[in-house]
Amino acid sequence: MDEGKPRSEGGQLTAPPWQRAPQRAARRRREPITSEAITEAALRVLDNEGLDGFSMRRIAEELDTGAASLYWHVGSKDGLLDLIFDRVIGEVQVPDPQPRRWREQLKEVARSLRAVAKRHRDLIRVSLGRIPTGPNALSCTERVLAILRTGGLPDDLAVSAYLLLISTVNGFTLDELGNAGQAGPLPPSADAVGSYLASLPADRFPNIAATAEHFADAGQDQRFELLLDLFVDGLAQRA
Amino acid sequence: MDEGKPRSEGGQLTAPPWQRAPQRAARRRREPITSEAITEAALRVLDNEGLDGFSMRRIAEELDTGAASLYWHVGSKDGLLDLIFDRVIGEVQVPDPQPRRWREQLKEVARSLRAVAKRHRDLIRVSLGRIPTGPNALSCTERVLAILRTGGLPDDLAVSAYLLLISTVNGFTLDELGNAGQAGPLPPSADAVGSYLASLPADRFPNIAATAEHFADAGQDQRFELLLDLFVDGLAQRA
DNA sequence: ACCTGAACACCGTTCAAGT
DNA sequence: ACCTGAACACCGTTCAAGT
Repeated sequence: MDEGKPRSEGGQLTAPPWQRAPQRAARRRREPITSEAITEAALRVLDNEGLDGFSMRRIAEELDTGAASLYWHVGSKDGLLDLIFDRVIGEVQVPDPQPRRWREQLKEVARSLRAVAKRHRDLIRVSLGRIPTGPNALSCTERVLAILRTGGLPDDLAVSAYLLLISTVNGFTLDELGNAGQAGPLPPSADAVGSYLASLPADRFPNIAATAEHFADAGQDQRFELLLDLFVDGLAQRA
Repeated sequence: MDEGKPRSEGGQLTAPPWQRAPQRAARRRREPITSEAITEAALRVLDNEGLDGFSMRRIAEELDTGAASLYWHVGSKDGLLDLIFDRVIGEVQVPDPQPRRWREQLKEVARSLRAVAKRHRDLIRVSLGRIPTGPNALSCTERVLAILRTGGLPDDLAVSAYLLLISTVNGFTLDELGNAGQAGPLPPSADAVGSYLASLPADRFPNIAATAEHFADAGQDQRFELLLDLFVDGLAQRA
């Protein structure tokens, strides 16, 4: 919660060619809405109301306007989600590289990624289709690559390691968060699932019956560390 | 494409307590709609039109009715997605356990999982919130656990391995499929991203600039195998 | 340059009414 | 038992019109 605001790395970057919002410049009269203000309001709505409650009308309400007014600044709902996404990636902490500690540093990044995802429960679903090319995303990529390359990984392995780290952590967290912001029926906890599994006929599902107790939610942190160990140890072996 | 229809393991299972659709029984007059027919039609719409085009009205049209008619059979759009989800899990192939080959067999399951996900490009997003408790999902869990346990993994590690396998493969595939069914601006290919990365100022992003070529899409299969190797080797070491 | 209200073409779901 | 049409309360986005 106190872990900070997005960092930013200096000047302007040209946006990738396929996404350039109808972003006009400057403002003039009295306190006009900025796209930053919209982004913050939208993130607030996303965190509080979930993805289901996330509508342009709802965000506009937060800013005391109508939905139509937002379109002058952000182009589309999807473009707004891009902005939020990069804003939040800025919260991921990537340490400066210490070559002898690259394994531990990679794990730190992974833990930070998971923590940020849990802090903004619904954003991870938003991140799915998006190829991260915002300024904060680029800076994150750059800095993780720095850790891996100064750690001694060859370039192709460093890139694979980075991409796999992201997708792996995302997969884990997605699974962990379950149907967070979803409406649906009351979200069954992992423990409820555990006892449902335990209730199945043991003759037809002997292996499930024998292991049902281990499906409980308790082991999540441990499971995450196991995943990181598998990943990083294997990487080190191949470096 | 010819890899088969859902399997099913014998009799009826009571659904988990939190999801029981207002499913009534039997039919009588002339060719009434069944929930199976709705499921198939819905899967067809999902595969052809994507998640964006997936609306109750569109599915009803496929069956020459109005949207309201579907509600007698499936309860809600979300319940329908549950049905589709389990229907497709049935396509995942899990071999009978051969204790000496458990490592290779686990990889086979992972590859099948990825293949199925790619065959139904948008279903993976559907799977996210869902805790898989349908008959096909249970059978899949049971059979993978069988492989792991006869392979010699202790129960807690077997469960962790299973859960991590699923979330890891899902994470990878999610990343790989990108914003498949999304509307959005023209989906930038991984190669387009590669050349965008290559165009960045090398003084500010030296590590990205040095490795941009490796971000290309080409290495996906190889990257997937690397992931499986890391995962399975590490598991074997801990067994 | 910035904002607005009203409208367009959609949604999921409910419900009274039909057969 | 099964199906229907019409309605309710929403969407994202556009656009002419205002300041």
